[in-house]
Order: sequence, then C-alpha cells, then structure tokens
Amino acid sequence: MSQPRQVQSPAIVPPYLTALNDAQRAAVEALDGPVLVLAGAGTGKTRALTARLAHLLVTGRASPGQILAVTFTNKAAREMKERVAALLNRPVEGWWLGTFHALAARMLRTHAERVGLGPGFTILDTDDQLRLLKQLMAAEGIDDRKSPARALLGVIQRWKDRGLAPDKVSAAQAGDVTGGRAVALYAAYQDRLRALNACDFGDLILHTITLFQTCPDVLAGYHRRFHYLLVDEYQDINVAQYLWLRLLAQGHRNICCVGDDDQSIYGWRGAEVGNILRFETDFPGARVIRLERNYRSTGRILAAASGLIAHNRGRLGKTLWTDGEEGEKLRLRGLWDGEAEARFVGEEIEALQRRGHALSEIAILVRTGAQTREFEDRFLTLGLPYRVVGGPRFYERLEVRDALAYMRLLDNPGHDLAFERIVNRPKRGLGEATLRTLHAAARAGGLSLYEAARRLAATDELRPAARRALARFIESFERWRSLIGHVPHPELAEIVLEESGYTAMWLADKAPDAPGRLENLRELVNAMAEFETLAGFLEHVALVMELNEAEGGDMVSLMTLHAAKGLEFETVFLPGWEEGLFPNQRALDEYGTRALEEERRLAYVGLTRARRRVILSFAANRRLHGSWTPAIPSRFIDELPREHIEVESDPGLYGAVGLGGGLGVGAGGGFADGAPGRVTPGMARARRHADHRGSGDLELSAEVVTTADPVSSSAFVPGARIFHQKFGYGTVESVSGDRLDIAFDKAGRKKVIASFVVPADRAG
DNA sequence: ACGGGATCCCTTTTT
DNA sequence: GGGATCCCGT
Repeated sequence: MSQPRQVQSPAIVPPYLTALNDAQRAAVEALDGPVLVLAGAGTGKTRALTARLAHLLVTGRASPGQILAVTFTNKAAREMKERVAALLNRPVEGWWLGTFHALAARMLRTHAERVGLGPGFTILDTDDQLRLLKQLMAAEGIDDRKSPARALLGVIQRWKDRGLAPDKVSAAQAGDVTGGRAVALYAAYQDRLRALNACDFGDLILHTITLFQTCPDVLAGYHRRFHYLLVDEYQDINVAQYLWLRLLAQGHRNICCVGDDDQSIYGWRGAEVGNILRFETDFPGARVIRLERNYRSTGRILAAASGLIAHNRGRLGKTLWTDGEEGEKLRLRGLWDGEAEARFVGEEIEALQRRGHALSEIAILVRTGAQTREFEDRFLTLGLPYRVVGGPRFYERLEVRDALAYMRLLDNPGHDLAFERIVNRPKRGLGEATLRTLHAAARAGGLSLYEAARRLAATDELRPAARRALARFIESFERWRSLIGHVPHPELAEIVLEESGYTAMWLADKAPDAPGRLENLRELVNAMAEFETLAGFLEHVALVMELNEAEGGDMVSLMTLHAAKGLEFETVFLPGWEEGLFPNQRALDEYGTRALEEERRLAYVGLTRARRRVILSFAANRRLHGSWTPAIPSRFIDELPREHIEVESDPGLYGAVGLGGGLGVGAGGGFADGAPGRVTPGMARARRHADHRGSGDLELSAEVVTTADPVSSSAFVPGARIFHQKFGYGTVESVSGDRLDIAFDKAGRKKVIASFVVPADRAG
C-alpha cells in the first residue's frame, strides 16, 4: 500500500485483518478504483465486506459520511451495521448504509420538488397499488378475471426494473396482458400516482435517476459527498438500480461490488445477472477478486454443488475448495408421495434429535411456499417444534394493514387509498353505492375522498342512513386529528382502534384466528412507541416491511430456497426434487433456458446452505392444486456427481423409486431427449449400482432398468391395460423410454413412470 | 348492503 | 386444497 495517509505501521496488523485469508485481505485492501469481489457461497463474504468498511474508517481514508453502502434487505443492512460496530468496538454514525429503496427515498425526500413531487409524498404498498390498478382497469372496462390486476402490476414492475417510463415502452412488450392496453394503463397509473403525490417502490429508484439526470447540481453534490461506494449482492441488481449506481459511481469511481453470479436467483423479479457478468466492461480497469476458499461445507457437499452448477453456461467461473473433511455422502431418497416424504423427513429429524442434534441446526428448504404445509401437518402430529421463515410478514396481515390505513388517513387526509380501505371497515353501511357518489364528488371538485366525504355529509345528496354514518365517520377523524401532538401517538392509535369499532369488530368475531389478530394490533401499537412521530413510524413501515420477530427456542426451520439465501445449517433437507416442481414448470414456460439456469442456481444455493449433511428427496406422486400428479425425479438429480450420492430405496412396495427414478434413469437418463451438455449416466452404471442393493430391491431395479430401455420396453405397449396404485386402471396410449402416457379410466390422461404401473392382470 | 355458495386460478418475493 | 372473487338471493 502506498497511501501517505495510512495510519498503521506496516508491522502492526490491525485485528480485523488478521483473521482473513489472502483473497479476503485483497478484497479489503483494494480500496481505489472499481473492484468486483466474486464471493462463492460460504467463503466469508460478509467478513471481508465488513472488514473493508472498518479498514476505510480506521485508515482515515473516509469519514463515515463519505461512505455509501447498499444492500438489498433491511436485515443485511442491520447486520452490516452491527458487525462493523463490533469490529471497531463502537457504533458508526452518519454513514449512508441501507437498502436501495431506503437510500433513494432519503435522497428523494430532500429533493422531491425537483422531480415534481411534494415533500410529503407517500410510499404505496402492494395492496394500494393493486387497488389503484383495479380502478383504472375497471374504468377501461377490462375484466379482472381475464387479465388480473396482479399480472398488470407485474408487467409494470418489470418495466420499472428496467428503468422504462411509459413513453419508453412499446405495446408489443406487454404481451397480451390487458389485451394490449398495458402501456396506456401504465401511463394512467403513473398519472394517478402523481395526482396522489405517491410513489411505488420502483418509483423511488426511477425518480432518483431522473433527479440525477435532470439536476446535475444535485448529482454533483452526492459525488462530492460519497468517496466510496459498496454494493452487496450485486448479482441481484436490476437495470434501474444499476443506472442509479453508475450515476453515483461516476464521481470518485471507487466502487466495490460484491456478489456471486452462481447465486443469482431473482431474475424473475428483474435482477439481471448480466450486470455482474459485464462489470469489467462497465468499469474499465476493474480489479476482480475471487473468494474461493469455502469455510462452511464438507468436501462432498461442495463437490456435489460444483458438479451441479457446472451445467450452467454463462458463468464467471469459480472453483470452490476446502481443506476441511470430505464428510458423509449426500443422501437421496425416493418416496411414494408427498405425505410419505414428510413422514420420512420427520423420522430423520427425530433420529437426529435422539443423537443430540439441535433442531435449530436443521432446515427444510422447499421450492414453493405451499410445500411447507405437508411438513407442518406432519410436525404438528409429531409435536416437533418448527418455524416457517418468511411466511406472511407482520405488516402484510389484514388487520395490521387496516390499522395502518387508519393511521395513514389520520396522518394524511389525502390518502384516498387508505380512505377506501377503511371507510366501511368495520361495517358502517357505507357500501359501493356511497363510495361511487363520493368518487364522483371528489372527481368533480378535484378533492380528496376524505374532503368530498366531509362536504357530502353536510348535504342531502346521500340517503339519510349513509349520510349519518358518513358524518359520524368524519366527525371521529376530525376529533382524532385534533389530538395529534397532544396525545402520544401509540395512545392515539389505541383510541382510534377503540372508538372506530375496529377492535370491537374482532372481539365479536368468533373465528379461531380473531384473538391472534387482536394480539397483532397490540403489537403494532407497541411498535409505534419506538418512533418519535406518527409520520416517522409510517415511513419506517413503508420501507421496512418487517418487525423483528422473536427468535424463540430450538426449532426446525422451514422455508423456501429463496428465503434461505445467506443462511447456513448443519443439516439441510431438500425435498421435492421433481420435474415440474423443481425445476419449476411455470418458470420454464415463462423464461425458458434462462429460467432453467436460474432454477439450477437455486438448487446450488440449497446445497451450499449445508455444513455437514444434505438429504435430498423426491416423491413419485404429488398433490398439486388439489389433484394428484405423477412426478418424475428432477433432472438436477442426474446432474449430481454420483460418487458423492448415496441412493436409498424406500423399503417395501415402492422400492424401485430411489433407484429407478433417481440417478441413471431419471428425467435425463431414461429419456431419449437428452439435452446437450447434460450428464446422463449410462444404464450399465445404474445396474452396477443396483447390484449393491438388497435382493428385493435388486429385482425391482432390474425391472426398472429394463423398462427404461426403449428397445426392450415391450412390457408396456400402446393399448395394454395397466394398474396404478393411485390412479387405478388405465390403458397405455404411448410409450417413450420409461415414461408412459396413460389414459386412466377415472383419473384422466397422465404421464407416469413405467415402474409405477403393473399389467392389469397382475394388479392386487 | 351484505352474506353465502359457486367458480377460478394457482411460482419464487424484497422494498 | 384454499384463497379471492363473483353472483345472486335476501
């Protein structure tokens, strides 16, 4: 290092550097110019990142106020804050550390009027956005069934992710959402947002970009301010965020981005892996540092994960290694259906528990949120403590949103969306008809709904009953508003919930979840106490959609693969490795090969969460949307290097599942359509593997191998009558490898693996 | 205005 | 299987 301002004498290595390996240390000390740190899973990324921040401060290279550090989640921001404070033995004040959205909102609040917003603009949540879009669509006479507002919101968000204003989008890009009217609706939506002095999350970034582009003085101010930029999870950045960053980085060009292209799993919500792949082109002279030494997992787990991810193209490439132990083989288990799978996982966990393993070191990672249910059912009957991570968040609960709407309307009478939400909740006899009148009056007079209501309550335009109810409603709000500043806002919230009848509504509700909802309302009021003002609390809620939930006890964790990123566990269960479910068919339909690679990265993320133990499983039958579907083992199973996998068959009737459906003759091996680049272990190897198994399994396995061979699959020919455990009798329509297309007498037409059916005359 | 039965559609999710 | 929404009868 050649910096004259360096404080440390070269002989004394500061403590935060001593625990680092060479690559980590390089990532910490490469302070100038653009730096890309490619940090593989479990390579000590956060450690390097926090040390880098500490280094900037300790060496005096930057004061806290000159550092801008961006994360994706509030949790990551919080952790970074805490860990740097721990390294320095003191909290750091005055730096800009937060999520993209929080930082952008902060900038936008100070310069709102420069982009045509009022300073007190509101930030809409998803509910508000949907309600707004539904209104706009209804005005256009669009049937919500055929084109749901959700779909339109998705399309609009993707446009915003790419930094596209309505005038930059062509109608063709919308596909057939809302029958080609998506662009017009996008424009109308933006107009409405402006009229409401509101922003959605995408706007926070977009408006800030506009601010930078149209007000060079503002941008120059930030350039002067920020000497060092740091970005975490760079692989998850979308185009808008990239533009935002690049504008800010133009100042000092000291930008350090940390990420892992192999863990990019948010393409479906606009993240562009391309950003990380292009880094060296975008920032000429960039230094690339690879963190490849893994401190987390056993050799076998790493080898399995590396073997799998090697099937992806378009990677920057890293070779993870460890000098830790090789560890146990990963286990693979095939089961009859989802229920059996849940039972299996439950038993395995109980066995681990008996051997003294902590439940908090065990996780079950699933592809879709709905999959957690089967495990929850099982764990409830077993009395096994579990927690679902990332379920419905606190601020997304119905009763919390209602209560927040009361607070928002109190804080801001112009918040029409909040008004609509609660005007008739609890029921006040103010239904659709009244609301229509209010809307008409508001539009005619250029008023907010609240103001229109206030005036209408004083006229004879409404039915007496509605008029009286409305007058009471307004009167209450006026009274509550007069209390602002005189009564502490948590207390005010209690008064509002009480006097509005909202609490009484849930008290009277006999539904089993009503007490829990009341509990949530109390929690909400408690949370308010931590903020100085009502407005401050509401801003926090808009940007930080979470409430620190109590950690609580020794429990198994249940979550989606997405939610698991960044976490690690001693033991990881990966159930549901079936074609259609994982890789997810809808993802493949929508995004093709790109999605397949992303699904594979998701599998990679799952595997690399484990320190010592991975147990994969798949079911032959899966209940999807209420009806049974036969399933074929995931192609990802075939892509795992078999020398690290222990294939277990399920004892009993379905013994062949693990072998026949798994390695060797799964989605890849058994089919004639082997995709290029895919590893398809040959039949001979599958048979050799089968020979190691018990005699009962051997017989079944041999039969599977036979049926999987297209040449000798004569056991089932079109027209043959067969029997299937789940679907009953049927007739074979066509045969393709070990996959049969069968018309079942009762269950309809389905594709089934040959090993799951027997000739009808052998049934029973 | 409101509640109950029928019908439709289902990823992943942070901010 | 389940939630959200719609339609219709009261």
